Amino acid sequence: MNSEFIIAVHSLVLLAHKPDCMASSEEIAANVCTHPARVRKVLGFLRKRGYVATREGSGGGYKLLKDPSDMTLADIYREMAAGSLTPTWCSGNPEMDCMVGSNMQDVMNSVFCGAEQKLESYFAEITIGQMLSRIKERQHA
Amino acid sequence: MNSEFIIAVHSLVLLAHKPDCMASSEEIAANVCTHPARVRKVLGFLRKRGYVATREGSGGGYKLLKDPSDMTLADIYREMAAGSLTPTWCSGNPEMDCMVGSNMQDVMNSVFCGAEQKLESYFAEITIGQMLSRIKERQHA
DNA sequence: TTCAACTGTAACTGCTAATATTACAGTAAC
DNA sequence: GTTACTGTAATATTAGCAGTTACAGTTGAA
Repeated sequence: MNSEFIIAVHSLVLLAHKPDCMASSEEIAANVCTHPARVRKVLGFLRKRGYVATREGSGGGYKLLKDPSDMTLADIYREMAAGSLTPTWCSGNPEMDCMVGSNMQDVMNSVFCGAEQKLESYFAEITIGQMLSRIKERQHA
Repeated sequence: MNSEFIIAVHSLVLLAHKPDCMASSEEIAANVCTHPARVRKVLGFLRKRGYVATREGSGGGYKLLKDPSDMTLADIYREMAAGSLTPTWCSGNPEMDCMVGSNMQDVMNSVFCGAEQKLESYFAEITIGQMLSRIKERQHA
């Protein structure tokens, strides 16, 4: 899985944990353990999609716009990492003079499309709010 | 997805297509579009797991041992690519003094374990024989 | 009105993982 | 014993990705 998906989910969970709070890319990056520029890139993208609001300038940062229980991992997956299951590498060649070799790419592709759908429907059942709940449970355990 | 998974599946489908036929690593590699040494590595592994028989020396090569309808993609996935969904990169840090940052790795991990199970159960419903059937359908379409 | 603290982006570096390739010892058929 | 294979390890090469730097633009406050 794509690391931008993880950065996005982690950032949203963090923002859900401190509602109404602005968090700067530096704070978030320290929590996620990555570079602030990566956080800005990911959250800048989520801003365009309406998940967060940003404020530039002094005292600025990022803030949740949506309800944590209205954001699923499937939404984030589609935004940040769609198609990441399907391999870049592929075998066979449609020009080939062999039934197996020439059709394998298409068949393999349909297999991975199906897998992608299964994955999305699994992610669709997990919200950012639930992620936060799971973290709280683990904390108190 | 791991390319060795694809090489394994493609090779098995190819062998299923020509039963009782020995195919050399060179023939298979030409069909898969990769290097013979990679095919030997992958099929050598499948030999140890009982999927194929190999014969060294002149006229040697690889041959299917199992019934194509008895081999599922889940079997191959577990052998060749288990855990490939779970990202190597991970956010947060258990040592951190923040509930979210310190528990995120575990929670994220449990999410991906679940995803992996969904993926395996999907692959469990697709056999090598079915892959071959799909290829034949596509050929005649 | 200037300074300080931010975001937005693009460009670049460096690392790591994955694929390709080479090489050669071992083995079997003819 | 020669040819055609597998088995396997070592090495090169490539591509993708995370990390980093840099700087222009924006905002709030002294």
